[in-house]
Amino acid sequence: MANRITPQSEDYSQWYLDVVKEARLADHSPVRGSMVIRPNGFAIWERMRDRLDEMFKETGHQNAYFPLFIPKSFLSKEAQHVEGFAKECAVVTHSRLKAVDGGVEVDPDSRLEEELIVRPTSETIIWDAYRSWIQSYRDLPILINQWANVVRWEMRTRLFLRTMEFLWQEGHTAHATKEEAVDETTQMLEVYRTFAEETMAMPVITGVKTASERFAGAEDTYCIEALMQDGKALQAGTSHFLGQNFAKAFDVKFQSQSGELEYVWATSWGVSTRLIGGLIMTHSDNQGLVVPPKLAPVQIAIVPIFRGDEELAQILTTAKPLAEALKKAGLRVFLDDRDQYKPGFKFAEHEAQGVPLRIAIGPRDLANGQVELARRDTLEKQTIPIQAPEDFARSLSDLLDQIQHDLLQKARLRMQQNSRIVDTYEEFKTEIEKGGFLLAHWDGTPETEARIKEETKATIRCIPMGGDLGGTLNQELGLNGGIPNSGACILSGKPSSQRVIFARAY
RNA sequence: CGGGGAGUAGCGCAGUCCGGUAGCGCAUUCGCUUUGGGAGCGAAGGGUCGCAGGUUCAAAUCCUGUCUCCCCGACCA
Repeated sequence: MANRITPQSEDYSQWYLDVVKEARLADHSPVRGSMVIRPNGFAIWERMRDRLDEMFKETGHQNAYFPLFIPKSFLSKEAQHVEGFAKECAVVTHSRLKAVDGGVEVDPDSRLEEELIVRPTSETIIWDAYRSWIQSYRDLPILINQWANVVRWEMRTRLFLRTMEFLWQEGHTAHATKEEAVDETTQMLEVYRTFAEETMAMPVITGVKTASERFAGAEDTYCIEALMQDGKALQAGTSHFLGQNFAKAFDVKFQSQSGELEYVWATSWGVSTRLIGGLIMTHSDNQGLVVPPKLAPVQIAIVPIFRGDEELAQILTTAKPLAEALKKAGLRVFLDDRDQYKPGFKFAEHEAQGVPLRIAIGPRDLANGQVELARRDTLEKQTIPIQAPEDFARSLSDLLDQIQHDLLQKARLRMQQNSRIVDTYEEFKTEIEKGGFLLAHWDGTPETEARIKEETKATIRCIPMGGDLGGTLNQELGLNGGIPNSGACILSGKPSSQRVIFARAY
């Protein structure tokens, strides 16, 4: 039995690519750095999208859609913003091609008067629209989200983790007061944390980015940071407090209750298809993808084992009512009666694709009044007696909940075991090689941060605010309502009010 | 942009040094046998060898140019 997936221990990067390929999540496309998201991958994204969309609506947001193209001049209106994105923009310069002996070339006569930028993010085009939407405090807040694709001309790419074009959502809100905008920023951060943990079973640390890691144009960038199996950190979502920067750049003012003209306060927040990369590197193993039940396109695969049509028909008399009852109970089921593949092939395929539960039913089982039940996350198999389909549905539904819960616990434990306190720079340099989150004191200066990055490739992932790293660490960081301990910077020895989280990151 | 690797059947590759009928494995199609962990045998289909020039009786192979992808760094969700 040839395993087509490179073991994690041999080459984690290759393992990742193999899982993406074997689970048929995505392919490389002919264009460098962009990918084809295949039905298996897109089905996971759809489930993520649906749940997030629900959460956005629950918090009062509406969806809208803004254009793909942004006039070049818009990008330059916010100084920090243009500086951050200028180097990675796709630019549309011409509007047509013309045929030349057997091929086509860009028609030089079609040059655009003002070049168009393919959106790397939509703050500018949206704030241009908001100017005409907002006159009075009564027009606020504006709470809008859009589902879109964006393009960032990246140097190096990896499927899902960094592609030149990616799918995401971007929320853009406008508020009358600073306080309200800050509340919105942290509220959406909390939405992301909840989604990551409850739906993806991916534990995260919430926190604030340092100035050098901040979104271009933001006053503060909040983030959720996850820890992957190989010890590298992944920024999984960001929520920005934009202050009045974009309102000033696009001249968006409103008349307050007292009649004054004031600039509007803004936030933006987003998560992308990168989350799928995070999902893979949180749960999966050498057999392939592991998907938490809430996101699994197929939650239960039923594999009949049979010789010939007659035996298949006999097994289907048990398998079909079971599949129907499971579907009726709201579970996503695939009755895999394909006859061109042997059971072993199907087992391997469902495992590679991360189907959480598998039920195998053969003549031997029917004779004994049982079925074989296999859990994808633990790879455990057990035989269980055949029950009434409705009872089956109930117990399998419970088991799926259990798996969802166990995956989060397992991932949280891993994050906790790979998070540790370091107090000296020597120790830091040794420990960073082992991966994980390092909790260290920092003097708050960009110079120290830059030097540590240069010497160790570690960045400050965030100044932590929330999350669960376990008793001692929680206490040290003041997570969950406590007060963080102060100390001295590992590099400069200067005073530090609290530890920050360092890691090497994707 | 610097360093490395690679473009030959849907996928993975050999052949290139030393020019001479375009091959192998997997996949696909058909038939028979199979079916409790990636089935076996037999047959069949599928290629302008990344592209453009050049040398030659003859180019996947030699020469020149060019494009693209992947991996490692600098940049980043």
